[in-house]
Amino acid sequence: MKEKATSFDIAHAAGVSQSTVSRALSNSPLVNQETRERIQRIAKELNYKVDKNASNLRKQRSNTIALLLFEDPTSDDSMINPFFLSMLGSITRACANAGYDLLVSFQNMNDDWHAEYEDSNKADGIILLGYGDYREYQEKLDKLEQQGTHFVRWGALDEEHPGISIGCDNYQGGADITNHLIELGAKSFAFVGEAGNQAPEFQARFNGFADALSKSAAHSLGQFDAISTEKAGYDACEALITLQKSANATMPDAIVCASDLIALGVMQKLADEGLSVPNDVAVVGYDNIPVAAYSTPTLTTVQQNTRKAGELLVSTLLDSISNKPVSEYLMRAELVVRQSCGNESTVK
Amino acid sequence: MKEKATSFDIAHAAGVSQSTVSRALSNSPLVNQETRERIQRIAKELNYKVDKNASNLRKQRSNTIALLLFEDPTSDDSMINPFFLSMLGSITRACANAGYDLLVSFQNMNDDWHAEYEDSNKADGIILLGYGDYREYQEKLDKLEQQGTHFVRWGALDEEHPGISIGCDNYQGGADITNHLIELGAKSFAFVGEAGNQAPEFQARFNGFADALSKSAAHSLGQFDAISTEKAGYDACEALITLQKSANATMPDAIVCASDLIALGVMQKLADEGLSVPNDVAVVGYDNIPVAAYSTPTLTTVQQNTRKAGELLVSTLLDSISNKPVSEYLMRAELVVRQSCGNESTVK
DNA sequence: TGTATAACATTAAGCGTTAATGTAGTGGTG
DNA sequence: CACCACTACATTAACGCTTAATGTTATACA
Repeated sequence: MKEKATSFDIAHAAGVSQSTVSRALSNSPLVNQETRERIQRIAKELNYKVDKNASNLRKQRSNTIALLLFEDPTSDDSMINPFFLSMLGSITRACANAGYDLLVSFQNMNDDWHAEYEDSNKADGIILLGYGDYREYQEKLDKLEQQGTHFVRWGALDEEHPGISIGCDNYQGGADITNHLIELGAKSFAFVGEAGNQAPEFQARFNGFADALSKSAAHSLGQFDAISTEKAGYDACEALITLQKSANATMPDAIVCASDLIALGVMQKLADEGLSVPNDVAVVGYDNIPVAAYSTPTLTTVQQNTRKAGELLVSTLLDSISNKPVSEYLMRAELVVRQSCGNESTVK
Repeated sequence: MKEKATSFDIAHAAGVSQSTVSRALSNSPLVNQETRERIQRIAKELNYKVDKNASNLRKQRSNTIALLLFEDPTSDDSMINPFFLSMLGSITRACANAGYDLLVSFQNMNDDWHAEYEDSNKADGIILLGYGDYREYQEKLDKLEQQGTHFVRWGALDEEHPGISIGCDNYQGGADITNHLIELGAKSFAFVGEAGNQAPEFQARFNGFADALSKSAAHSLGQFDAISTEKAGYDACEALITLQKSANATMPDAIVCASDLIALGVMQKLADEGLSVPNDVAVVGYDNIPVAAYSTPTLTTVQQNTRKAGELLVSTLLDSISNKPVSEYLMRAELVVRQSCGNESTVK
């Protein structure tokens, strides 16, 4: 393995100065077309590549974006929330299309994660992706803002806090799917999923759910906490069943879950109890993870357009980096009707 | 937003030379403990972060690994193969644990992807991840090797070609799952999945399948090409059914699929034909993607330990970067028995 | 012939680090 | 007390690139 070629080497080989090489490789019009091509050819032959560290140092810019993924702290370590993976895919693509490299990193919300990517000039900007309560981390967001770090976050719009966010309308999604169930004739409901400050997304979904009910003749039997895992869904459903039995009451017509994973757990528990979905109880989820199309019954859910989301996150961040005006954006959530809601006409 | 602080600024603030700052921040014993702590405190106050570009330029090392993901060229653009996503997750973690940053990039096999990450000093090494025929790309691998690029690839061990690989024993996995079906009493088989040079993984699985059969009283009705998508599985199953009907022959007892996605497509087609899995035909897949636990029936499959794989890929690459001796590694594949093989005793 | 202009090429000054080398001060030793 | 070793810093030279300022040459025109 020979030494890596530098621009001096190819300057020497081409019989020009090193700065001309730099110009030629960046296609500067200040260098004669022919010379430019000749230099580029030689560079290719010698397998020369511009040293990014030197180049970035000089330019004070890295053409790299950092993606910080915050996980549900309780999620199984070996398995990432499918929704985020899908986002990751679309962000990766969007970055590549924009000519940016992508640095990916998993973080715990508790880490000292205002992370040094931009501070240390490794990245020009940061995308924050994760469920959870950004409010708790306001201090950190403030610090990012203070330092002039460019960042966008996925999640609820939030006027009160620094930073710009791209999100999907969780309230509307929660309302839409609830209304769909109401139209199908459900009268009594339950909601499974945390609805506290820790989970603003879930809370918005819950609010949509609650408001939809209040505008109808239907009613809620209650809300049951669950983080976004199957196990939590299973357990919450158990709690629901126990509660209803102890009150000598019937099961609700429909259970609205704050995520697909929760819904899968709920359906599991219902199956274990010998209850049929959707005949005895309708169940719906949120996220449209790949599994949703394959569960039994297939899961009616709400889809967030991850492709568009990724593109928006990246383009917004890039605008912000180049100091263009940027604005927040709330995407519409889309209903995906399958079997678990009891809408027979659309059974796949 | 004020200017970003440099080491000179904090040198000034601390009343020492700039190089002492550098030393102090890297905890060099060449600087007095007290001075060191004082400097570190000041650096924190001024929110100083070492500029990675400058540091990397100087050190000629980036503490960054690049991950190149090669997709099935035909896969739906918005949906990445779940197996790779799982690997991505585990690689990300392994990198973080090793104190390395991870640059992620999607590539088409046809791109000019010997990619400039290491050439341009953006990364110290490269992980190649993807199904597919590396042999076709031998030229590129050769080039990587020539340039002294450090890289490891996921996939079949391959003595003939440059580079070191970490993989999972596809032959053994194919044999194991086939033997399991044989033990359950299946006599006639079909294999769905490409078994050509383009897909060495699939071919190894097929070889395991074929050898298992040849050592038993069972026999194969044929092998049907399919790339790793549901649609391909569906179509291949259709071809199988058509063939059997035209020959006035019965369906095989079991269909061994080269991937879970294929198996899902196959089961879909069987369901459309009114055939019951596993009663009429047993079906098994490969990969243990999350959906496999939720399909109807749940899918018996072969699991590759992605966690361990990610760790191995990263640690092997790091060893290679620091010029330690490295060796290839073939992990054992693990059978995951669920319903679709007809092993009633393990029905979940 | 002299000069203005175009069309290039070259020089040199950083970018913010790290590491090799240099130096001043202190304490111990023969 | 001269010498040395050692500590605790400071100085300085790269690392490989970009770019503004400067230099060079050829051509055109008066």
